[in-house]
Amino acid sequence: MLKVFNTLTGRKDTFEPLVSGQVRMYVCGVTVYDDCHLGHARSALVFETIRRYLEHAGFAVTFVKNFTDVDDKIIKRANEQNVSCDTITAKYIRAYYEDMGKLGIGHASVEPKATEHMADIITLIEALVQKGMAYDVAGDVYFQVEKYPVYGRLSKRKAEDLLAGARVEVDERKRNPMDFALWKGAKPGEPAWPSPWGPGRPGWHIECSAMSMRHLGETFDIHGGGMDLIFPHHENEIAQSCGATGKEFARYWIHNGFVQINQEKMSKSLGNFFTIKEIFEKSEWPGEITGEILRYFLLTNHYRSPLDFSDQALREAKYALDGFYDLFNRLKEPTTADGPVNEKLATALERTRPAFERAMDDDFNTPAAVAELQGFRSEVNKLLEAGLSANARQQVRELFRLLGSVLGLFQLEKWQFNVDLSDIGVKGLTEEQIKSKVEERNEARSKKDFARSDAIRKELAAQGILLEDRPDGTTRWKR
RNA sequence: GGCGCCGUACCCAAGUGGUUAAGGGAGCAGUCUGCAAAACUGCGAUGCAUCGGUUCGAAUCCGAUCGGCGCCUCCA
Repeated sequence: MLKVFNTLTGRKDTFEPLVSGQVRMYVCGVTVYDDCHLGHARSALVFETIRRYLEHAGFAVTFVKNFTDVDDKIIKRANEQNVSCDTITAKYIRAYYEDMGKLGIGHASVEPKATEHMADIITLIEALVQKGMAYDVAGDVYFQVEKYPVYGRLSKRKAEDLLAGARVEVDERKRNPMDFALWKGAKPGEPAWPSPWGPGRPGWHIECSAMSMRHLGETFDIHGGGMDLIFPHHENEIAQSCGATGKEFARYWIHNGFVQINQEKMSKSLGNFFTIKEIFEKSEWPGEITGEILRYFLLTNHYRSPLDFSDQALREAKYALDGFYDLFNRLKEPTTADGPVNEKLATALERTRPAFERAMDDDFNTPAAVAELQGFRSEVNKLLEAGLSANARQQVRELFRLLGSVLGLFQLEKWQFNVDLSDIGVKGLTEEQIKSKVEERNEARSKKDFARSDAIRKELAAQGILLEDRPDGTTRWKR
C-alpha cells in the first residue's frame, strides 16, 4: 500500500488514484531564463523517481511538466541582452534538456509551454470573471481572494496573517492586497497576446491551472513542485482552479525540500548556487559517472528533507557506488562454482524486492530503499566468497538492474574502471600513458622485480590512479 | 509579527510508541594478497539538542528551553 505525504492534509495519506490503475500528475517545471542549478535537478529527479516508481508499481502514468516561458524575468533578461524572449526561452529550454539528460532525467509525457496555451488561459480567466471571482482594472485582471472562502488551506495560512506580514507591496488597483494577477496588461515593448481585456500576458499562477486541466482534466491525482511553491503559487492555483470549476483540483500535493549549501538554501538571490553545468565541469569523473554520483547523492536523502551539497558528500556517494560496481564486476567474472549457497541466494532475492518496495511505498523513502540494496550487496558478496553459480550471478545482476532502474542507478556497463577521461579534459596521464605503465609493471611482476613494480604503483598513485590486480592476472585502474 | 520544518555516532542518513537504534562513508584491528585493491570478519551511540511530563514502555506523544533553517516578495 503506497502512502504519500500530502501537503494538503499534512500527513501521509494512502494513495488511491481517481481512476484505478492510472495516475495523472503535474509538476511545476522551470522558468526558462537561466541555467538550472542543483536545486532544479533535485526537484526534477524527485518527481521523475516518483513517476518511475508508480510505473514500477503498475500504474499507467501521465506526467505533465511545464516550461514557464512568459515571465518578468525572461523579459528582463531579453532586454538586458537585447534579444527576443523567444531567443532566451529557446536557449534555456535546450540547456535544461542538456543538463537533465546528463543526470539521466528523461522527458515528461507532456511538456507544455504557457505561450502555447493562451486560449486555455483566457478561457479560464473569462470563467472566473463571469463567476464574479475575478475583476478587471484597466487591462489587468485580478483574482478576488475573498471569493474563495477556503483560501489558505494548502499553506495553512489565514488571510489576516498574510496581511500582517506587510511585505506585500500594496497595489492601489487591487480591491484587497491579497488579490493576485491573472492577466497583466502589456506595457510598451513587452510581449503581448490579445484578450478581452486588451493585449497582455498571463500571470504566473494561471498558466499551471490552465495547462494541468487541459492535459489532465479538472481533477487529477498528483501536483508537485518545490517547497517554496506552496505559497503563493500552489495556493493560488487551487483558488483559481477550484473557483472556476467548483470541483477539487489536485488530490495529492507533493513538495520537495531544498538543496542547501552550509545549511542555507541554495538560491539565486543568495548567490550560493551551483549550476548543473558547473558541477559537471568541475567534476574529476566522466560525465555519465558524475551523473550517477549526483543521482545517488540526491536519492540518499529523503525528498522532503533539506540536504547539504558538498564535495565530501559527492565523494562519499562515489565510494558507495564503487562498492556496487565492484560487485557487478565480480558477478561478471567467469565461474564454474555451483554451490549450495544458491539456496541462500534465493532467500535473499525473494526478500530484497519486497523490502525495497516497502521502503518506496512509505512516501518514496529512497534512502531506506538504497539501504536495502546495500544490504543485498553485502549479502551477495558473502555468498560469492562461498561460490555462486553463473546462473545465480545472472539473477543477482537482473535484480540490481530492475530495482536500480526505479532509481535510475546501476544502468552503466562500465564504471570507473579503465575509462578514458579525455571527455572531461582531465589533466595528468592519458589512457595510453597509464596503459604502458601498467604493462611495464606487469613485466616487472612476472620477473619478481617487486621493487620496480611497487615503484610504478606508487608513481601512479601520486597521480590519483589506483591499480587493482585481478584474479585473472589482468590489472585495472580507477581514480 | 504570523505559519511551518529540523536537531540521531567522526561525517552523511533511516527509524516517529514496544525485541539488541537500519544503511553508507571515514577510522582501527584481523583474514586474503609478493605488496596493494576489492571482498570477508571484528570494534564504534545504555543513547537519539537540553530539561520536565504522559505511559507498563518514548529517539518517537505533550510542554518549555537552546541551536539552526524555510515560507510570508521572484524562487525547485
